[in-house]
Amino acid sequence: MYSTLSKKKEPFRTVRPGKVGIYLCGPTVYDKAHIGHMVGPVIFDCIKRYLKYCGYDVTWVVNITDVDDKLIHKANERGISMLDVAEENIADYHFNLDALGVDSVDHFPRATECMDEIIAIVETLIEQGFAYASAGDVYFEVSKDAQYGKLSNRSVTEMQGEGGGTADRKRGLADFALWKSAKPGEPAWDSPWGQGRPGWHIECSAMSRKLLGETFDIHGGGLDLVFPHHENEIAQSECCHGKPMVTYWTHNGLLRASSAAGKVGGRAERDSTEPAPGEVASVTGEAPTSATAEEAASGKMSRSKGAGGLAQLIARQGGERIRFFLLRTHYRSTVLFNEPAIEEAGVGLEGFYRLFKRYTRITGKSFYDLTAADKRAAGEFAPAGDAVLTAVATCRKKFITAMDDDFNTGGATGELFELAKIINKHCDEQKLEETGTPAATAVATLEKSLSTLKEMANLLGFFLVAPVQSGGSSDALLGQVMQLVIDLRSESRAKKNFATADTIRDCFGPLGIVLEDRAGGTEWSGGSADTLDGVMQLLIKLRQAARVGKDFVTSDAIRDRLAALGVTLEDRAGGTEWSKS
RNA sequence: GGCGCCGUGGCCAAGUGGCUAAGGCAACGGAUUGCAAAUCCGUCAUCCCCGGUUCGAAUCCGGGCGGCGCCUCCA
Repeated sequence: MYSTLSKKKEPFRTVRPGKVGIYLCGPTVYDKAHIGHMVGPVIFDCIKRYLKYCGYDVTWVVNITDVDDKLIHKANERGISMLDVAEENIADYHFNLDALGVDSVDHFPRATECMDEIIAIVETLIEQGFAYASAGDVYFEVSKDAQYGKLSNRSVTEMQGEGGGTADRKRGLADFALWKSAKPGEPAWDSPWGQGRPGWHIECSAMSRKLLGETFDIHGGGLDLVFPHHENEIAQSECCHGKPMVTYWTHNGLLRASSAAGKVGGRAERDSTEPAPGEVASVTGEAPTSATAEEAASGKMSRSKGAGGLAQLIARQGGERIRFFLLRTHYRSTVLFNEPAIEEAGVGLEGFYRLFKRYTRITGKSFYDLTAADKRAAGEFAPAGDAVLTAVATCRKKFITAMDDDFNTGGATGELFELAKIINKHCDEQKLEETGTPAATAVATLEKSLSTLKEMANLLGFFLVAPVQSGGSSDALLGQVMQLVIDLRSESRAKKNFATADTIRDCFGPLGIVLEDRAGGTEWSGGSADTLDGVMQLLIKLRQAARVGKDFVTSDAIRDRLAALGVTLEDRAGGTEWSKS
């Protein structure tokens, strides 16, 4: 496991045997989350899953900063309370985490709930001479901490800033606030130094101690938090406790807009005035979709990243695609964010969904109901000379090796694809779909292989629940498909092929659809949630009838027109299936 | 200016001293299909440049060139 403190990978060892404490810096909830806020949660969700798989008892804490200057400003701006601003954005944050499959966080402590702990640490730091009160504020005196700068590799003299607006209250310009006195009307808490609120850095020292202890295993956050936030946390906690705060400081890479310098949500993005024309198209080599193209090409993608944008992105792409997009690469590397890249990731994912359907066709069972080993040792198995299972076991081993190497989810993902190919090949070679009753041993191999795939996918948090059929577009699709059926019927009638025309109408009865032939054309009404599939089945039946009658013009027309609507048909031994792209 | 990171095929990306440089997307050829789709098989890179260390480097060192982050709120 890599540590920012030592700048190298170190063997994994825990503070307490068998237990792991993880603290991840969460959001300051003054506004909606953007996709950059999801990188840490997604990777740490994987880390927790993997450590549990390896047998550790893991406690994962993600803090919520719900008191801060930005929150106060936002509340004043909107004329509501700071608490209301926080609640609203916390709800948004949780919605986003859920959508991306991040469900393993144990505690979401809020700064406002930890005032006693915060004040206690500040008091201790003052007693020990590391901090001083000044005009109602309390500052940490950086020069008193000989270790200050060890995380970000800076010396105090290098960091002499201008001290900000409170420079006149500080002994040293690099000193930072532990406690800030309240201005009239601002949210405030009682303290030995008067009414005020905590500084940003101290809350993390307090919350981590409260939930994980004075020394814990892993502390994470974005690379942009190394300085000053984490540097200051170390200073506070280690001076207060006289012992190391964290064994592994873990920092994820930042998301970058594909066509603009600067991280997503960062300063460069806001300041960017020079567009980079044509850049986005060169990233993927394909024409991006309208809205994203404009935003990316102009260098500002705020709508697709900022307020509400993440929820919309999730609505368009689905959480699993976004998660997959984020985990395809190593967590410490910079990721270029653009929507076509997420779509591309989704194409890869669909291969897995098709494999799961294939499994269902063969066995009548669902991949999502398969049981998989949830412990590393339990997943070990002997291939017993079976060539397929031998390949599966090799894949699993490579996957684990990748995860063991600083949680290399990118490398591990490759093995997932490799495994899918092995399984598809097995299905092909054993003709599991063609034969009515496939050999039991071949099916057993299939199930074992898929169970192993599931074991691996679980660690990355993929395929936990079946993807939901697109609900919003289905109504529009139904209308289009119905028009197609009606056209077909009209053609049949025109050709005096009344048998087909009547078949169509007769089949609509059970679906609750009524057809009415009027002067201006045929109208339809009725239908329910299951209608679309019923209509599709009818179309499939009509196409089959045309094929049997060698009427390939009609059968191909049906398929092509459905393709134009984004519906693909797949002919298989057991019948034809349809799916919406 | 200080402290760091990165540069692998058309695109994304793993690999950080040693078998034929994973995997995905795209493309092309083949098997399969009435034609398709799906699936499988195959084709497609010597790793930004220069120099050095080494029996041996994409991987280590030095120097270039190019991109990026932090130093101020930030996942």
